[in-house]
Amino acid sequence: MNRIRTKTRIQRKNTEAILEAALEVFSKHGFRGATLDQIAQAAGLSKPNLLYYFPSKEDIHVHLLCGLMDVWLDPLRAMDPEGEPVEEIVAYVLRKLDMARELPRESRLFANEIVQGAPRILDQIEGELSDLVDEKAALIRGWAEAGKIAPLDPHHLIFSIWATTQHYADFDVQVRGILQPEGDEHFRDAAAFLEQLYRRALTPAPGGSF
Amino acid sequence: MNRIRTKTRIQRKNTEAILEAALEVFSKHGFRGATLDQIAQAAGLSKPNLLYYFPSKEDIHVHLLCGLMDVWLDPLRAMDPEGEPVEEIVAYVLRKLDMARELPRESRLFANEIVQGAPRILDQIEGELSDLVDEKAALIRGWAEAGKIAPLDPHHLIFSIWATTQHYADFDVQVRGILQPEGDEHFRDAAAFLEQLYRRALTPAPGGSF
DNA sequence: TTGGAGTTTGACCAAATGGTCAGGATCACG
DNA sequence: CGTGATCCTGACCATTTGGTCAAACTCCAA
Repeated sequence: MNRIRTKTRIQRKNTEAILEAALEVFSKHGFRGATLDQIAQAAGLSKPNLLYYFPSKEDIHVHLLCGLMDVWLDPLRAMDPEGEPVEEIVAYVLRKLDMARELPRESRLFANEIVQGAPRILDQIEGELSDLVDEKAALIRGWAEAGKIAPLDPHHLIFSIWATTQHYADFDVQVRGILQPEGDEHFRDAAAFLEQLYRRALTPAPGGSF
Repeated sequence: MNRIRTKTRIQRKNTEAILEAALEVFSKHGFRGATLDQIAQAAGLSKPNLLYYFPSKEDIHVHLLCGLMDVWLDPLRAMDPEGEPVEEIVAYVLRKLDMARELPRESRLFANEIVQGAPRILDQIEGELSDLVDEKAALIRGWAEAGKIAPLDPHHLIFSIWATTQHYADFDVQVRGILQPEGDEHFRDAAAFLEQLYRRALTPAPGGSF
């Protein structure tokens, strides 16, 4: 009879379907552009039924964003202080690019939110995100000071990695409009390009860096 | 009595006010998120009066987007085949970054549109934009083949420049949430970083490139 | 099988929103 | 000044949309 924390089979199935549908719709149309009817239909539920599981449209949106933040930052967390600096950073770039290919909807969900001022997740940006970035920036700065990588501003380095990789998800239409790829082949070229870009920029000048 | 093409003083003033207001509102809330009332109020007009000048909300939006495309691509057009390759590309990066600082609303207007699939400007992306990019990509490829710059995929190089520079406009909230700048100082650091990044990546290895 | 918790729905509501319209105010020019 | 073109507005409309609710239906354990 322990009702609290117990989720029935139906509950689990439906909340999952709703979040999946909402991700699809929100990432495509933005918060304001998405409608509950669209989400309900995509989830195979009626609108009132959808609102039986989530109290409001905003609630679904916030739920998605928060749940995503963790996944989104995992690759950055995985950057290993003990690893080989250039390789660690290049690996981070490539993992981020993989995520842009495999989770473009998640990327666009964030992009939509942030372009419009991140009204619903500003706290988390100034909180945990900021902390993690500062921590990793310190790590990168250390590597630079040790001469393991070229001396580049670590914060802006991280921004550039986010920008270049997420670009392939967020600006997918533009990229495809220009490259006219059949499928996802262009991600191979993108990976090769980004690896070269960062490897060349980060590898410290051999010999006299001082 | 030549009525065609003649715009009265009032017409000019009001259409200008409307477009300015619409840029402000659309860039902040996206197409669907913006309301005619908001735009009308920001322009200091009544809603019916606004609709006296533009037949519909969509019409204003398209008008803005099209008018912007030219300005937006000017820096790329300005890349000079006769110039010093690395300097030309670095100059392009810095001009784009300046635009991100000075015209963030324009950048976000585009970002909003493209993230959501560019339903209203897909033609132009696959048309003039694509052509211009291909032209400049060929130029860059030429430079690379001549050994003037490192051999990097020119299309992806251009994408990376768009991504890294526009990031400071489109993801402004995130950047500020992390760097906590007083004003726009961080753009100086961004400029320095991007200049180093691209200079290091593009400068061909001295001596044996073959 | 039966009772209660959990689930679903049709009908409905209030607010917001894009857009219309008839008529009034204002401007520019002869 | 007068007159036609331009400009502006309040009132109004249809639709969309987030959300509610009472009633009905389903599931499952006792």
